[in-house]
Amino acid sequence: MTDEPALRADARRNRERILAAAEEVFLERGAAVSLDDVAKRAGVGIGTLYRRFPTREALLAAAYSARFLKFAAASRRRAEKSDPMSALRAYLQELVQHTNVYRGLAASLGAVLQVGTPGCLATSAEGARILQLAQTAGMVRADITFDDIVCVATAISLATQQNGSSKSQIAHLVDVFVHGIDNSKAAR
Amino acid sequence: MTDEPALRADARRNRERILAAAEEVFLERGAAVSLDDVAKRAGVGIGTLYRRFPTREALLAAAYSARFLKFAAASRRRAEKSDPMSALRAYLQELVQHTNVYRGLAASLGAVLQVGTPGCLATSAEGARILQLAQTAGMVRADITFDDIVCVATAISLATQQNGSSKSQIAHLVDVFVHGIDNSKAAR
DNA sequence: TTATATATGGAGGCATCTTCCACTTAGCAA
DNA sequence: TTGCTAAGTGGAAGATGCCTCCATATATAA
Repeated sequence: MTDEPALRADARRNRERILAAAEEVFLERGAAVSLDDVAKRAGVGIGTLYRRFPTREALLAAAYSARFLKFAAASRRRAEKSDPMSALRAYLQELVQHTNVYRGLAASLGAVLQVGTPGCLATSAEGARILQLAQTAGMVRADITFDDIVCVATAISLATQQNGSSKSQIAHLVDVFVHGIDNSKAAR
Repeated sequence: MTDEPALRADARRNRERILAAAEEVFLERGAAVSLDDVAKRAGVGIGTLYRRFPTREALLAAAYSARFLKFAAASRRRAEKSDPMSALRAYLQELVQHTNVYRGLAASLGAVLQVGTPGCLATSAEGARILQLAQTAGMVRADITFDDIVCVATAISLATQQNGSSKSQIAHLVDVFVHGIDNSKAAR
């Protein structure tokens, strides 16, 4: 949409510092830490942080962008070697795991994904693409949308974070959902 | 557990005022309003509010208790006239709708349900009961827990509150989940 | 009436968010 | 090189909200 007006060199440097600091701090202490702390860690004034990232979601989305880019690419590669259903299952499972990397991100996953960061865009696009494939192949109910997927990922992420999340529990819940959207009569 | 030590008359009166104020304010402005505002509306000091309700969840749960009691009773009545699967579906759908009555309750639904308010207890018990029935009848996969239900309700509530929630969207998501836990081979 | 356990209000300390603006600086044009 | 200026900066300050604490007030039982 609005193409960026090109940052000054120092501003770009500070932006990177903020992102690196955010990544660290979010990992250590969850997505709800004080933004003052992020600024401090970055060695930058709080005003600078706000100028670059007007909302917490914007910062979260930006910090996540690289991670999400990799995820989307990996998913794409995997999808080429497997049937759409398995690909979708794997996508969902990994989306949850990525969401769980920052404690407390789950509740805002929807909001974060809607920020137009490259990583978020790629992740959404890839998810929609796989879903479409599975539906075209008649493997998944036609009335499922990508928003449904995000909703489910949120749910699973929430659930596994409150208790002591385990990979197997995630797999279990993913399984339930995949079973729910499966279109074949003999599912399970 | 710990039976209440019987409040003094004035304390009981204030407690009621706080609950009434909380109900009003939560309805008007969501579950995240400042507790100071609730106290002000109730014509009571903030200290009094904290003495009676040590956490926001405790207050939410208490304010909700009556509503949840009715819900649980209605659900119970309905369950007698229908098969467990429909009952479960209706339960889940209404749980989401009730959760959406206060904007922003969704995120703490799990925490709220765990507060030992009569309404919360009844709601949990009723949900667990219906689930059990459906499982005993072999209609629902045995590996589903009531926590799974709460988790799904939370997510659906979150998702439908961010966008412009519509009854039909809720119904759709509930449907997907119910289909997912359905145990019959020929589901759908 | 009095003693006392119970209850009260709200000031105060703390954390965080967010805005704003006087000052600084990168980068360009002369 | 030297200004000039638009872009950028830091952090103080004002708001808001959480929660604790305690001097004061009051219900109630004896």
